[in-house]
Amino acid sequence: LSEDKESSCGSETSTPTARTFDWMKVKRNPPKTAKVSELGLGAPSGLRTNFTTRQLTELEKEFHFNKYLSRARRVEIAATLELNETQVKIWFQNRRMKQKKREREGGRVLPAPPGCP
Amino acid sequence: VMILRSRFLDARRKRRNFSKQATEILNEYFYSHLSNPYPSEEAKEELAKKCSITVSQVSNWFGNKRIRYKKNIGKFQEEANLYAAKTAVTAAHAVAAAVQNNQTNSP
DNA sequence: GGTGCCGATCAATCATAGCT
DNA sequence: CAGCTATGATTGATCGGCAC
Repeated sequence: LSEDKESSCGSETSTPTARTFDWMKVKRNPPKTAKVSELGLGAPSGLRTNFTTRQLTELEKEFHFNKYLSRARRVEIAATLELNETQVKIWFQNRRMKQKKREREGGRVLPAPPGCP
Repeated sequence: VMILRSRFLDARRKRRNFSKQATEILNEYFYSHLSNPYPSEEAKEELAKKCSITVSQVSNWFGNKRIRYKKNIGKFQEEANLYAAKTAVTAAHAVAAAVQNNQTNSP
């Protein structure tokens, strides 16, 4: 069990504790969500796109059919739902992780849908 | 934007705060590893067991904690000092015990 | 030389709990 | 009770690694 050196502290030491470490400075590049292709539809780059209920429903439906997408299918889905291929790809990746997470720990009693209290 | 989305699909969000003790354990770990508050999978499992919550909940807690801490370090200063002091006391006790142990064994 | 996937994480947001 | 903050969960998208 070694020790942590410091990493960087640009500031003063008015307080003995609570220095500034690198993880506190981590900043992520804003999403480069380009749009489909045509008009400036979709999301003005830099924003987290909000998927519509329709899009989510279709994606979910497709997911139950195939956990993985082929290139062709992805293009199809993306066109139908007016999303990037990347967005569709990412959605499936996240969906798979979510699925795995559920199986891993959620694999427990799923009782009591009916009467609760 | 279809403000009617949840109601049923989001009902799962019946959140319940963690026990005071669980939060205590999580904060202790967080502030005693402030230089790198990224518990390993094993550490998460141990924390989960001690706190009686799931590993995912531990991950969520650390994720939220890290983001919110760096978002406003000043707001957590008091809390940081509190737990720093707590671990310091623990360390002091350990040292004291070690010293005593040494003295009794030396002669 | 890319491309996709995984695992972990981020960052913004949601919806609620709980205090004043 | 309203208004506010604190907090757990969700999720689109990122980062680093690895395989192909």
